[in-house]
Amino acid sequence: MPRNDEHAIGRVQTRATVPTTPPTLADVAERAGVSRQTVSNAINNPDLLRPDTLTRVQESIDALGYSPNRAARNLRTRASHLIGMRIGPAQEGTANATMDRFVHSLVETSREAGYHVLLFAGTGSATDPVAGYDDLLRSTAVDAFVVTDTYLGNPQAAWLQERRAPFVAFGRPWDSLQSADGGQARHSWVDVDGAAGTELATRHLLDKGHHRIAWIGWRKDSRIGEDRRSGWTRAMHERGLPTTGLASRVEDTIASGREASAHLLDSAEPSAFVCASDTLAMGVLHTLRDRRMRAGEHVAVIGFDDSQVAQVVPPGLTSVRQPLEQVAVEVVTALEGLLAHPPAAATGVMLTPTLAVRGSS
Amino acid sequence: MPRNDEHAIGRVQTRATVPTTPPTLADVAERAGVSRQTVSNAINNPDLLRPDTLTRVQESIDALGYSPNRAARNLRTRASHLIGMRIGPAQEGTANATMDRFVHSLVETSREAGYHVLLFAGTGSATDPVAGYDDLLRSTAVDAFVVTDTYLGNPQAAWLQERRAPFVAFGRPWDSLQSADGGQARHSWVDVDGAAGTELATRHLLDKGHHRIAWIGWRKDSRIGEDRRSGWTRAMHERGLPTTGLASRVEDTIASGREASAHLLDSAEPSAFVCASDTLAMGVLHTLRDRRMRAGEHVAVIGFDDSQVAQVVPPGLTSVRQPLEQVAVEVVTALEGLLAHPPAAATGVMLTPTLAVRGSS
DNA sequence: ATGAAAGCGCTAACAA
DNA sequence: TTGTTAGCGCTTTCAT
Repeated sequence: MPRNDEHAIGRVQTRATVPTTPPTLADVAERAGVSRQTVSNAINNPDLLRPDTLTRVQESIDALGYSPNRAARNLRTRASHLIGMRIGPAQEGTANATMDRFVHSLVETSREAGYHVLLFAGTGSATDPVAGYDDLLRSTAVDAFVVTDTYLGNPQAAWLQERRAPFVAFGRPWDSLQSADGGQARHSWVDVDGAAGTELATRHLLDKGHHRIAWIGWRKDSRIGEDRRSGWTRAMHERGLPTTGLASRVEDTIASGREASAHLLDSAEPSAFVCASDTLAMGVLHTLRDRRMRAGEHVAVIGFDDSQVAQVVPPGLTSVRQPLEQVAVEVVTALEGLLAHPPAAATGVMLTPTLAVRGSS
Repeated sequence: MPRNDEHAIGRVQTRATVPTTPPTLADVAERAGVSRQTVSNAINNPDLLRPDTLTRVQESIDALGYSPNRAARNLRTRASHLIGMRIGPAQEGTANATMDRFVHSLVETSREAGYHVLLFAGTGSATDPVAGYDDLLRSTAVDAFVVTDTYLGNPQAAWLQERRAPFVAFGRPWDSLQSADGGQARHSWVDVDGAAGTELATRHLLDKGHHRIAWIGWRKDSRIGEDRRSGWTRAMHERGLPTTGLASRVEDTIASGREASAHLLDSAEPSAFVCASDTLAMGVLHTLRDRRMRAGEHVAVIGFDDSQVAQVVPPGLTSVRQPLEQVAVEVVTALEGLLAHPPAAATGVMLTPTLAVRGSS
């Protein structure tokens, strides 16, 4: 057993606090006077051991500060306990921070399920949008992916599905995917009901006595944008109020929100705005400032995402808040299902947002 | 060779697009008619192969879509090519998003160096602050750490150093660490010169004609806070201006910034504020709004961090911007040094922030 | 320039 | 209940 020799040395080094290779299963086994397999069982199937053996092994594990080598375990079990998530460059100049908040939640939730989160970058969207995924998948570096950027035409979901790669999407499958395999090959997803959010926001304004409530949203090709818009329409029509002339569809930038709100203010004299994003809502605040009007007094404004910006800007921006902590929990639950033996069926979960009411409304 | 049998099956499955185990080195070797070792060399030491052999192997690799199994490689090379970084819960109600922006940069920079970023959570600060690190270290799950929360009394750095764990700190070692080993055992770090940033901010205001410039910073026990404050003091004294009665040291919250600015406005009538954070600066904006004063017209305000909040709030908050992309580059460079054979000496890099000038000044 | 042998540290089968 | 054997897929000697 050459291992034993190395061993003795290893332990001496430890005592001398010199950097050394960490203890292995064999070290623990030898110290406890059992076989390596027994130590393995002590860790993975403690029920199989006799209580006193377990105690003895435990003691050795603690004494040596043993922790199973991840690489070896991964190799053997064909699992990495890593969840891959692609993260794009930070969007400066906007109020979009949903992904960051989600990452935080995901990391914490994953830990409880025994997973870590591996972040990777796209190679710059210039090239193939699937870059990064492919490599991690083929090298079996991650067990599954969390796909977040479903808001684009995102080919990731389709691509991953085709490869039979385990993944959960944050964002419902809007299009082709559903029918691809006769509605059967659906993947798991978790999403937040955007329409319910804007409906909540609009009703809140209606209850405050507003009648002319304008909408500033994204361009028509955005499914999410149209969804959010429908909540506003629904709430307005529900009270028999017209929406014509009160809506604007623009890009998701401060400047666009600013212009759109200026136009609407001139053309339709709304007393309130519901926006598809906090970014657009901030554009409205810019316009109000330009005109020396005060949000929450002259005109009410509601954003979407409850970003930090909404939380700290005076006088506080009322905003639709996505329950990201819950989303993370559902995502991890779905992931555990996918990775179970046998894998659970794909699930779709829709969560309802809340309204964070602040000074702007 | 049972492997070969599995093989044939493996390839058939591939053709039928049934989920199968990915190809291995052996598969590529067989297809190319060479030994496994040659394939390994083709990947890791292409120079050793004869050009035509290399081409043949390459062709097989491409055809099979082969990518080396990470676990196996990690086990063999005792390296994971993973960088661990602990991420705390998102700080809601503040404008602090430095860490998020940094994570983005780090992920992208790491990729270029062949590393991925593994995110992990503290088990809730209630318990030991070193939680998470220990486990990842002993299980050899990561090659190195990036430690970011140096702003507290952070025991992480000392702890990691004691364990001889490779890590780079974002944040200079403020205290004990330097002298611990006779100044010798210093770890690598990268930091941004906060004092230079506030000095830049203060000078900018002085140049605009302001004389009574107030400071709102953090409590005295914050080294970073005192450092940033010193930039303000320096710039003021440089022009022979007094600072007494113009400073306030509070907690890093909107409410504190709001109160502090209200008091200062009453007691010292400053015409401008320099703040230790965007959060505090937003507090000032709240006070201005309360008093129907306009930032950038009646009173100038400058924050620190160039958060999204600063970028989108009307009329734009002038703010000191940390060059996080550069920080990430330096961190990764230091990391590569640490992980090289032989490891390079620990380095300290200080970067200079810039001033993002907006409507508030 | 290429191949053969060994082993990284672990766990799944099976044997005792 | 515990131990033995084998091998996950790769790379590092060392031969050839």
